[in-house]
Amino acid sequence: MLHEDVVGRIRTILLDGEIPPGARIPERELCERLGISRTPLREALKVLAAEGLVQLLPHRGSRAAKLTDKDMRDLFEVCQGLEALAGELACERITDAEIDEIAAAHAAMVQHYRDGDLIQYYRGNRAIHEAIVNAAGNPVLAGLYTSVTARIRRARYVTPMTPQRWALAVKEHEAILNALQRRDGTGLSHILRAHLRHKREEVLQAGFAETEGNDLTLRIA
Amino acid sequence: MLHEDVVGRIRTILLDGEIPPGARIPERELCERLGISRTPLREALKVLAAEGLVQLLPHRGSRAAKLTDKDMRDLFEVCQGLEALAGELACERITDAEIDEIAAAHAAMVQHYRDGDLIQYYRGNRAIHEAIVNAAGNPVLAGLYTSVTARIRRARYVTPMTPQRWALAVKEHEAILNALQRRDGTGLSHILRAHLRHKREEVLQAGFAETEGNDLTLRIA
DNA sequence: GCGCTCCAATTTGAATGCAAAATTGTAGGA
DNA sequence: TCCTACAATTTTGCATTCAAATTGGAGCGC
Repeated sequence: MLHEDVVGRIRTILLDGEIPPGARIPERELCERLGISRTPLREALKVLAAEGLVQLLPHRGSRAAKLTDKDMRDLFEVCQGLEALAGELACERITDAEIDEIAAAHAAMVQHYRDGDLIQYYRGNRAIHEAIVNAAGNPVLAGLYTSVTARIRRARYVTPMTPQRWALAVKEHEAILNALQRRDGTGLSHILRAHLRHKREEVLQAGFAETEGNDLTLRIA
Repeated sequence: MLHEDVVGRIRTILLDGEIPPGARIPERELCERLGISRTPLREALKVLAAEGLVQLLPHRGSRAAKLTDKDMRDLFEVCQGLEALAGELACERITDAEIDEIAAAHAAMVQHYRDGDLIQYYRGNRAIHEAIVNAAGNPVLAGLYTSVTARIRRARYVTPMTPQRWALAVKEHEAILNALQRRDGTGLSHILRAHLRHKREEVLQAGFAETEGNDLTLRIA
């Protein structure tokens, strides 16, 4: 197994909440499970610690990072900035074909909205945001975006929505697609920021910080 | 020696160009020099690889990352976005005392400009940019900024300047301080972007990508 | 009965050793 | 003379081993 794979598998375990935020990461157990020894596992944990997904306590082991309200706010704030930048750049560089793909993804997402399928809606939603970021044609930006969104994914894509908020989100996505089709970078950037600001408010108002005993996965249902 | 120290020391070695971009990183040699064994060194290298400072080639060792023109452009682009965001947030959150500190740093920097001391000018310049980012009160943002700027530091703060460009940069910094004092977030964000865009143009026009045999350190003089 | 101290056991962090892969140097042939 | 194939050497990546630090608990004193 390659080093990057080890990092990826542990990342998945953490993002799935299999090891809940704040919980100790059992080195020996993970080693057995992944079929590797402690050396490569520890290398991966250090990398994930640098990413902010793991917290390292000297001589006391590693824990899955737990996000406070402040952390969540900070991450959303940065995410807004990154998406806004991506939106501007995307409008300059995106191809017509890519716009069409995003339009198709948007239509599919709206259908999931009409079906009331939140899970599929979120999946499509995420794909659109990622497509915009990728259309910016800046791998550095895309990398940071991936890293930042990974940390808030559970809060962002697991929050239940009220009908009003959901309707607003869909409306905002109409505007996003529209700005993209008009290649209105400034406009897109503003809409994306508002869109994310609303999302952040939802998440924070719902008290979705990863505090003790707040199992996000349960709330999907 | 603590893990983080190992990472920091290697980072310094790389940023100082002691191991030039593209060069192989001699594991054994570095181990002796730092007085550690290969295990912690390799852990540090993996972290630095995740940061983008080191390139890891499976079964072929690690090299100091070499930036192409495209990499440089991408990094500057992201840096612009981060500073613009930081500027906006800073205007909302900065204290009067912090503004005074930045004003003092600005005055000192202008004096270095008058003295024609580029090294000291760059040092003060960097301190101001960092102070603005810190005033944003967002550790996540500050962390990303540190990581991104580290990668372009050599190009950003080693480029020689023409008198015209230098004068323009100082003028822009006047505007930056002014916007900050007026707490004009939007204005500051625009100035910062323009300021960095100009810097990026300087760097790229000077052909400062880290291509073969382009020893940036020599150009300080 | 409660709390402190000291010791054992577990766990972390680092060094060493070993197998696999890549690089290099060399010899043989065209 | 140059290219190719092969072997020796070096280097990487990982497992194991060892020392140091922490945690938990038993025993002792208050």
